[in-house]
Amino acid sequence: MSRDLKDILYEQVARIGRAVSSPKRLELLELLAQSEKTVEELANELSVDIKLASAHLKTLKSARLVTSRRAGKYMVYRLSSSDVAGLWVMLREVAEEHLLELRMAFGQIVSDPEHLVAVGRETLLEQARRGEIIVIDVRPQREYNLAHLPFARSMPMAELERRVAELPKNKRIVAYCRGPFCLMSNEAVKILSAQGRRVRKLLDGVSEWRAAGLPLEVGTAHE
Amino acid sequence: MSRDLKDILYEQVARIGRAVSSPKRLELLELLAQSEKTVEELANELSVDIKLASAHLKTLKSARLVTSRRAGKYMVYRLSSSDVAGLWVMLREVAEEHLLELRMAFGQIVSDPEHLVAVGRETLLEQARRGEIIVIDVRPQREYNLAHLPFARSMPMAELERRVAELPKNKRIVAYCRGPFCLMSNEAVKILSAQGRRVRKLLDGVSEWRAAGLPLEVGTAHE
DNA sequence: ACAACATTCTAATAATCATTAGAATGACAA
DNA sequence: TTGTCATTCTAATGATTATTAGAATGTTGT
Repeated sequence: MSRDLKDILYEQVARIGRAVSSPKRLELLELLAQSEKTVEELANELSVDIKLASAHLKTLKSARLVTSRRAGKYMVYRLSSSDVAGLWVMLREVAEEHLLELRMAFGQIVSDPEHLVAVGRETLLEQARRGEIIVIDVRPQREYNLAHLPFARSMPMAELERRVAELPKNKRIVAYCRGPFCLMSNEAVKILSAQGRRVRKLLDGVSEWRAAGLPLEVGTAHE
Repeated sequence: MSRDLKDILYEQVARIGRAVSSPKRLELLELLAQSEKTVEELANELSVDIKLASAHLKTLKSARLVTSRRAGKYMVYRLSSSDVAGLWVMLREVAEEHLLELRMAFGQIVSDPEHLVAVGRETLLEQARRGEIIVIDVRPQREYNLAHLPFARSMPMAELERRVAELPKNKRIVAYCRGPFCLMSNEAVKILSAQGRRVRKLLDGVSEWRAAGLPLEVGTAHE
């Protein structure tokens, strides 16, 4: 019953699936969910050749998941809309839910549960509002400016060690970065712990926060 | 910075992406979202060889999106959890949102907007509750029994023409089936319109309804 | 116009995937 | 047990995809 018509419809959706069937492309989507970036920046983050990054970006573009524009010498890529970030979050959640292998690999990579934030998102938000904890965003400043968790202050990894003194000694600290697969906040926990601070890692990034329907802040507040 | 570890994580998520990168496998997921089915049933619905259906199911199984069990001579497959149906809905929505090609093909296939339900989900639900409209589920009885829209009555395609008289002549009718890509309700609209009924197609199926956070009914009520 | 640079296009190879046919497995029924 | 049926496994084919290198494009600054 109208098989060829159906084939067309499912084939189009499969194009989206094909676009997210490569680890490199997924990593690109996660990076672009933080902020728009040039091909060079993306290639560096992925540790791949610019030519390869460009080829993957072309694939993502043909599936309309990203768009590009020229900015002088550079080519800037961005997600074509925020629901693409939502798709990435959903894929990751389904993978975590269904693939035992992922949960095991994840458990080995992410530091032991003792270093993770234990309370729920709403509780964390309330503690941050009341100033009981200090939430720091260790991503590059530019990504922070575009969107960050409420009450979070920017403290990029590159500056962290130099600026530790800015953080009140008696307060508990929560560090977050680009999401569960991003390891910058692990590094931050290591550095701050070594200085005797009480610090934990939050797995969420802004995409996860947004997907959960929670509010975000923009701009350079809380500096 | 720990590139190989990252590669492992993204590779696992990409397995899910690879599983949903084939039109046949997406169609399988949509069918299984309605109810568990045997390999034979699935192959018939897809109009493909059993061997091919089996191979695709194996791929889905290795990504842990479906599980199988033996029931006598038959092998019965089902989604490993309902969030897999949610993933299918999300993929389709992203595809509709981003792929102009899909929207165009879709526009040609789905009957003109005049035959579509124009009101929102909550409004429709309210109209059904008050009995102002009759909602009919034209999927096979078994799929209806497992989950259906509130106040919907089962009226499988195979029996529709024979049972038209059961439907009150003066009420507006809304027909739905497995979702936007399923064409059974189009056929129902054609048949009922020819009999002079005022009937429209609802694009949603139970997966879309569930993804929207709306309630469903189970069992054989409203018969 | 020219040189320097970022990015894309083209072409080529190796790797992976879809599809099909034939053999093998496991359950049922005589 | 034997035959039948549904399904999976194995092997083989052709069709895509990932990746790399080299040439080509477009932009900036001189």
